Amino acid sequence: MTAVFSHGRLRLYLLKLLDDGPKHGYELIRLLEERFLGLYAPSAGTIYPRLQRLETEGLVTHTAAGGRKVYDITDGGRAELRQRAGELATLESDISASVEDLAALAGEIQTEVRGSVRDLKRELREAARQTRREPPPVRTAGPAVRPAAGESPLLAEFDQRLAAFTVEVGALVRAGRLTDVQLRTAIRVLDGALDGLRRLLR
DNA sequence: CCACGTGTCTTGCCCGAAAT
DNA sequence: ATTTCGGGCAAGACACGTGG
Repeated sequence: MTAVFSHGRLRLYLLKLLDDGPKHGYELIRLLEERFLGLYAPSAGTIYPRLQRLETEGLVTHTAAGGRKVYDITDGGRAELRQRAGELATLESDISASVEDLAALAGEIQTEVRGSVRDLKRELREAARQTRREPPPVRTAGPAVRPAAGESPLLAEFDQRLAAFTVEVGALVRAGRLTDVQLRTAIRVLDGALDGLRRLLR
């Protein structure tokens, strides 16, 4: 997996966040998640070792408050921030760019999913029209299947389920709960399912 | 001497699981 | 919710050998 932050940049960004005010570890995780619009959130196993390291280097200090460690930047930490101000500015613009890229990718996938669902609905409507034009062949045995009058309730159910699924996927994408690999896999599975349905409807 | 390639070591990002 | 632990992985740093 490619690291979101390259060498030494996470610690720089943590110093920047702490320069805005004292924060505990979990709060820093949430702030990073917000900064990346929910598309990336470092795990606790990433943040706490970094904070410990910064503390042993004297760049941050902590005070225990209510069962949690509240970290604050030291003068040494501020000195490093000043020293690396240029690098921090580059980092900020890099983060903005990558957030835009990730958001665009999520949007594309959402559009793609919506498009596939729209195609399926159109094909289902077309299939329903065909069914109404061409009554089913007379069966020689078994009960006769009577076509539903007007809009088929089954079609409505299809419609409802597909719409619900679109909403579900959209929510997961916005919450950053789906990885790129998962989304691409989902799209492939959806394409396969659509192909299967098309064959069934022919 | 210098440029280049290669191998090894170090550093840092990152995660999941488990404990508190 | 918060912290710790153990480990994988990639990039950077460095030393060393080789050929021109």
